[in-house]
Amino acid sequence: MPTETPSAGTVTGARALEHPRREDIRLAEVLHALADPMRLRVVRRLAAAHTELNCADIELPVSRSTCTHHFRVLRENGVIQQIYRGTAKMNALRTEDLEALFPGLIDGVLRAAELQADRLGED
Amino acid sequence: MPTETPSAGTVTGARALEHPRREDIRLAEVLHALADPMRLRVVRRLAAAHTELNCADIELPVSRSTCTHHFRVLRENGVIQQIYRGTAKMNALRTEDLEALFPGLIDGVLRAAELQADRLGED
DNA sequence: CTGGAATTACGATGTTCCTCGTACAATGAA
DNA sequence: TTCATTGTACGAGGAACATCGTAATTCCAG
Repeated sequence: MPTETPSAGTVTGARALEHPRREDIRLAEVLHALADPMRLRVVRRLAAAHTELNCADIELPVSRSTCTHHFRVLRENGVIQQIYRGTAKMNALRTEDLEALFPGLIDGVLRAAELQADRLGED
Repeated sequence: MPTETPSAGTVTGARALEHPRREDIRLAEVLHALADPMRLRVVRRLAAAHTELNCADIELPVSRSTCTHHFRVLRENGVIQQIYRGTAKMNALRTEDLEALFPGLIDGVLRAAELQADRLGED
């Protein structure tokens, strides 16, 4: 645990955001990442947007630290990709990777989410 | 908590196995039920069998009580239906309900599981 | 009625998860 | 450099989960 101040050479700003490689993504972990209403909402927003979204663009009724947590779960399980853009951190679905690994899966989940939302009158 | 001996009229053998009604099944809960390797295996076996299966027919590398636990999670989240057949308890996918609620979802998950199994050389 | 086979219930344990609040770090603008 | 914005790290509390072993329940067959 490096409690010491980072050495001058360390570019702490560019923290390495660890993403699993495509071949390391596991179905059970993807499903687990999707099996939470908050995270499902995030994924739906990202899918609807068709672009990267700032964390702040996706309003969640939870605290910011909780928000960070959910985004991390999505990233660590291979569902989204996160990159820094200046002061913000942009999020995007890993559509290509997921489609290559599990064709149709994400679309199926998204469609199911839409249907349920319609049925329950929620968002 | 009825610790007393069941009255004569109570047919304890036919314990009411509680299943959620179709309209109470939630996507996030279904995904959660599927987001476990053991349970995913159960669902794949049931889907491949096209019939009811005894718990004992689905071999899992865990203890019997753990097995019971997983089957219960699947049932309580609306993925399978369980009924007693004499001394055994039969399990079947709730294909109709799931297809009505989330068309294509289960198939998508099953296909994804197949692909991953092929890719990883596992079962 | 007694035994055997199948499964559950119960209790325990250790782990993971969701949530929060507070303090800190990094970037861009004034 | 200072400030505002944005997001992270850390620690903690409470709930849920996965797993087990043992005891109890239920049904069918002698």
